[in-house]
Amino acid sequence: MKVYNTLTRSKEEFKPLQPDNVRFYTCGPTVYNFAHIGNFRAYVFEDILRRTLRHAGYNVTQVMNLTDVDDKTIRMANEEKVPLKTFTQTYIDAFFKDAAALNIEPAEVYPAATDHVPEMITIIQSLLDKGLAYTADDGSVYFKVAAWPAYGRLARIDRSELVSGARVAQDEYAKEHVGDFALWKGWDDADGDVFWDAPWGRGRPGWHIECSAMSTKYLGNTFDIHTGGIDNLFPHHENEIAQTEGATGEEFVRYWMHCAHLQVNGTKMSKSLGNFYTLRDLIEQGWQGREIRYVLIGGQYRQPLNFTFAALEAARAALIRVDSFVDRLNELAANVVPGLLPLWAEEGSAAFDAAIFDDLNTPEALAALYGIIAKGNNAMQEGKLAAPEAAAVLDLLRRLDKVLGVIFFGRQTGVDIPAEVQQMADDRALARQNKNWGESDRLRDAIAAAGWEIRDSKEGQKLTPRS
RNA sequence: GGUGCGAUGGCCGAGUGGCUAGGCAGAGGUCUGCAAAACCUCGAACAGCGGUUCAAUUCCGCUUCGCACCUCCA
Repeated sequence: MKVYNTLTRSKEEFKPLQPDNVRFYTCGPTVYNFAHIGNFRAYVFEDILRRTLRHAGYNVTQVMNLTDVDDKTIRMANEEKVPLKTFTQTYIDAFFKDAAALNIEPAEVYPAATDHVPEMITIIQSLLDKGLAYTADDGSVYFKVAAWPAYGRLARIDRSELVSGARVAQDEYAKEHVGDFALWKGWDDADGDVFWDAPWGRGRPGWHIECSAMSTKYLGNTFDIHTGGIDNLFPHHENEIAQTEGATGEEFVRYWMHCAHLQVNGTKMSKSLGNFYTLRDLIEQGWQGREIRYVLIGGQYRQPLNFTFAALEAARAALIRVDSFVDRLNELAANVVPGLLPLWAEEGSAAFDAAIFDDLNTPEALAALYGIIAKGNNAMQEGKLAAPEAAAVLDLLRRLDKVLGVIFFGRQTGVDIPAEVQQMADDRALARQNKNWGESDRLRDAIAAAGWEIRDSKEGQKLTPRS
């Protein structure tokens, strides 16, 4: 398996530190709002990574943090006059619901920042002890970038150029250098009752420190992979490395992986442009989670992805075709014991693995899936697919979908058809026997109105729910 | 201003120094009472301008456009 490592800016063979268990940390949501589809691109990418590692035979230990204390959460909780925990819980719940809708597998641990302040204090104290951090007049603690020569290695940023950073508010901070960043923020009035007591004073953690504390706590001082959106590359991940390696004296992360941003109609998603979508917006519009997931995996994770409604339509049509193939296989395979895979399916499986193990090339992997579908349909058309082979292909699809997570397998004919729909279908069969085509077409429309699709085939009528 | 990424057929999106994915949409055909599905066939692209090369969509340079980061946005 190869992955692109931001640290080296190249694709590398992936080798975990422990041969049978991959430990990785994925930057999770800041819970001050409903996550939008751009956020979910990152989480779906991380899910594909997780599933691919398992596909490769590894056990995984994934940690995803929940950032439940920061400037925004505090400000908005205060505005709504509710305790911080109450405020963030709404969005934590929403996040898990949305993630489930996208068929994102749960991580092993979801640590919340507010539950790990003592661990953060330990790291900060260690940095203070080593002279890598200092306290400021306002009670804040800053990391001293000048004392850490390796700073900038990940983002390839020259410290000396930070001075001219566009967004630096020169006099806003009580720090020695603009490049220095907050490990701890001294308490002020706006924080209200959100504070913790540390040896150097009352306050709250800086943004980056939580990831250092929680990743090392659950994964060890050195672990395999750390992921996030490309925007986290700097300063977040750069700072994480500095403060973590500064405190532990050990290598922090071996592979850094970053996913590119999602665009909407070719431009940045923003509320003012009216192209800002949360997952629930799309679901309310009638789109399925898996259709959205399909669009998100339709591009390689390191490339910018253009999200459009035309792409959602295409996803829907494509998935219906995949489902139809599964239905056909199900009918043919019935309850037969799986036999050997046909050669074309073996080849498709190999092509799939080659693609997904090449830095998670999901578009190529999907192409391999469509290769299998085309060949399989062709074989069935020709009557050349035996039942045990069909069952074997079905098993293969299940394996591939363990990675992709977009195929419906449960949609079999004859399952859970409402009585009135079945009645209409029976009436239609009768009408067809009598060649009463007008009645037949009328009933087909009525069945469609009830949410089902009826198709005529050699074996008779087939009912499928309209997805 | 600095740094980095990108521009592929109607749309979405892989990939490659010569053989050049895939999906959706479209066209024709088979099947069907009609339809749907499926199958067969088809057309269509590598932003622009230079350069390197026997050969460039692929490598290099420039231009244009888009995106990202440059202290808290995945």
